[in-house]
Amino acid sequence: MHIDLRQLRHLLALAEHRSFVAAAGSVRLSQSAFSRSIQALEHSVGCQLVDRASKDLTPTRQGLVVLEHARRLVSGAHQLSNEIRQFNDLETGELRFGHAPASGLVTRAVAGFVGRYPKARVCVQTAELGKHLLADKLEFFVADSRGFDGDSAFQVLRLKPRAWQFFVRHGHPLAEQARITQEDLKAWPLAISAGEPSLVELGATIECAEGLQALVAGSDAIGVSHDGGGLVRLQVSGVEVPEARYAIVSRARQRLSPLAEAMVGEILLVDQAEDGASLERMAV
DNA sequence: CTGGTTAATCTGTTCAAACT
DNA sequence: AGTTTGAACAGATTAACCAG
Repeated sequence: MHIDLRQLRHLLALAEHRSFVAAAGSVRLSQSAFSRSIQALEHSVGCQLVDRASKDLTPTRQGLVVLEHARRLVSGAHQLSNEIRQFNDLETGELRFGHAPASGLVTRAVAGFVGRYPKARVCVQTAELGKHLLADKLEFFVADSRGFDGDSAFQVLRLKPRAWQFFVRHGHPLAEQARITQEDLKAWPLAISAGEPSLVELGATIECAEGLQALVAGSDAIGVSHDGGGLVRLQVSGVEVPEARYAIVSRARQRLSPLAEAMVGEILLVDQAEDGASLERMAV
């Protein structure tokens, strides 16, 4: 049985486009050559992979199996070539990783990373991190480790716990108040970053996928963040302020590429540098 | 061992016919 | 009408062979 990656890419294109013509176009082949490539693959595996009688060219049961392997092999080949390119020239590879929107330390780490590798291509994801990691679309992500701790599919490298703080815009009625109570907090809309498990109990009325600081700066909402930027930090008393337990999460038993290792190094560096006191200074 | 020649194979194209 | 398949052909690559 001889199977080559080119044929597997063609099968993936066919599964995606559900048309020989469209799939052939997507891989820049004539439809005839594309059809023969699929035939050659079917001949190699000794069975039909696509049900041509069905209008939408559904994969056969064997086709589904081949597609599953094809995705892994094609993705693995892409990773291999990317990794080798990174070894040969660390500056021109591609890095795909993710982070929770509120994990501000990643933004600072990326700033350091792009200074060191200005030609590296960096793709950052902020949603459905676990799913994308397991689908090989990310090398790692930074997020609250709850939900990943103890799961054998993931490798979790803990970062320092990070305290959440409350912020409002300048000129907000609470901005001049010396002490804020739980009752004060309840009187205003509360905005948090989406997907932060440590903030669920606060009962926020607004969840932002991104742009939390801009929202707080332009409204009367109270924002919960690690870093208020130019906002006014509230001195809250009598309220249990939760902590985020961020971690670097990667696939178990899988080595990171050199660029991913470099980025993890930057993140750890920022994490080490930002102790509680410095966070305090940044927030005020 | 190296370089040139030749045949076989692979992968692509266009075109036409058949199928739904 | 749109799509699939097969035939004929072209160009590139590979393998085998041979001479120097």
